[in-house]
Amino acid sequence: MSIKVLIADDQPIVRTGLTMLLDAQPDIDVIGAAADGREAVRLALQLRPDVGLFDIRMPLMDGIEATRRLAGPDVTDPLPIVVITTFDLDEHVHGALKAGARGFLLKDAGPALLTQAIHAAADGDALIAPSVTVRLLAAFANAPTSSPRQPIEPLTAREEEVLLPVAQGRTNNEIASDLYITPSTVKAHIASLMRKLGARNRVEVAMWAHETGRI
Amino acid sequence: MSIKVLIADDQPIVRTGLTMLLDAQPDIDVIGAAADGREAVRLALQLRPDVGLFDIRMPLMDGIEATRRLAGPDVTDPLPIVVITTFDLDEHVHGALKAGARGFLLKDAGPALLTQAIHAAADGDALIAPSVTVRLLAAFANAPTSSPRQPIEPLTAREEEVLLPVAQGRTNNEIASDLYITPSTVKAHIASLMRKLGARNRVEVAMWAHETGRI
DNA sequence: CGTCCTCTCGTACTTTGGGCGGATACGCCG
DNA sequence: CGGCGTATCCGCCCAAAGTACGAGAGGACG
Repeated sequence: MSIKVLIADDQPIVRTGLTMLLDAQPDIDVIGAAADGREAVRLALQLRPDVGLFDIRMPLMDGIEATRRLAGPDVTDPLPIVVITTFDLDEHVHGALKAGARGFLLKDAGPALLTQAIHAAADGDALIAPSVTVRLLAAFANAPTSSPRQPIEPLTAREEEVLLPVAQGRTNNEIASDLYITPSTVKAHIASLMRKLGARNRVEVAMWAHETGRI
Repeated sequence: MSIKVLIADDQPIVRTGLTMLLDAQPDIDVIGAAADGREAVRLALQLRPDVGLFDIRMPLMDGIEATRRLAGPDVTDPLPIVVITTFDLDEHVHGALKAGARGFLLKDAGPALLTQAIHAAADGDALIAPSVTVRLLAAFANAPTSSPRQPIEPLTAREEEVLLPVAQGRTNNEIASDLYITPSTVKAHIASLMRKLGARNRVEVAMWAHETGRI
């Protein structure tokens, strides 16, 4: 059972190249090729491929919008789509991934990476070009790491317990009821939290909880 | 110029297997193998490999801690490290990537993916196993997309102006001074915000601002 | 056993926040 | 022009949050 692939790219040469490259694989079958985004969506619904391989820059409708229509958050039975582009602009990456893409490749990717991305998408997985991944990781690692301010002293277990409801906007009385303690005690814990975090009020405590990924 | 690789895994069989598999590649050279995390760090500093290929589960020091020491945020001249594990637990992924890993593979990965990950790491890029990537993407796509609640009514210009300082933990008096209005007016705007956003207090307003990416 | 820390609670006070009503000004429309 | 809606502004009043003490029960540890 080979994987049925639909290609979408406005350049005929790229379409031919991708088709030949993928058809050379024993278990990949290119069943269609679209020249713009609208045709891609139409063919996808008509031909029911297993995987879509879409360029971003296309006339009428770009690949990201096409991806959103075929794999977006509100689509039932989404089509796994690998987005491929010449320029690895961050906005493209961001847009494609939020549109529901299950892969992101650059056109300088070799045949091996391309076929692996197709296979991954067909298996319900996802593969992203290494040069793009490294930037995603930087964002991933920096965001939580770039919290210059850490608590001077470590938080106690109870303080952690109080931190969450505070960050969710619950009042002291509500928190007290939830934890079976008096509001006085809740205040004491929050005062302790504010001291340790250098916060001036509960909103700053809530922000800290958000920035450090505890919420 | 072949890529010098340092392997770290506590199981001798895995070490042998990885070594043979990688040495079979024309441009990859395994120059060392460690059986635990401490030895991995020591050998890395001594042998100066181009890429590290570390298992997570190891005695004395796990692969994530070793990665942190060799590629963490405060390390100068970090070593590109590919982390490899049998279990793709989310906490492992999270920990490894925050520790600065430039790759994350599962042990069921084929030789092609393995060598590509090594190459990517050596080139300053990063490659993540497709089955792991898909979960990262889910988090990536869901987080901003999962803002189901939008303001019933659009916010006025003044309300937007008040929203930001509120989400930064500033008090009504401070906001009033900044905007050259009285605290009463700030309260009125915030009351309007809370009504539109369905928030019960300013903390929920602040959370909304965060979740919708306005902060 | 004494010490340290956490968690708990109280009391009294000040500051901040939120609810309610009302005023002014501006633009839109018949 | 006169009415209408709304954004912006404000003051008053009470509730909630935060501050500043003090203090007892219990666990961990040397």
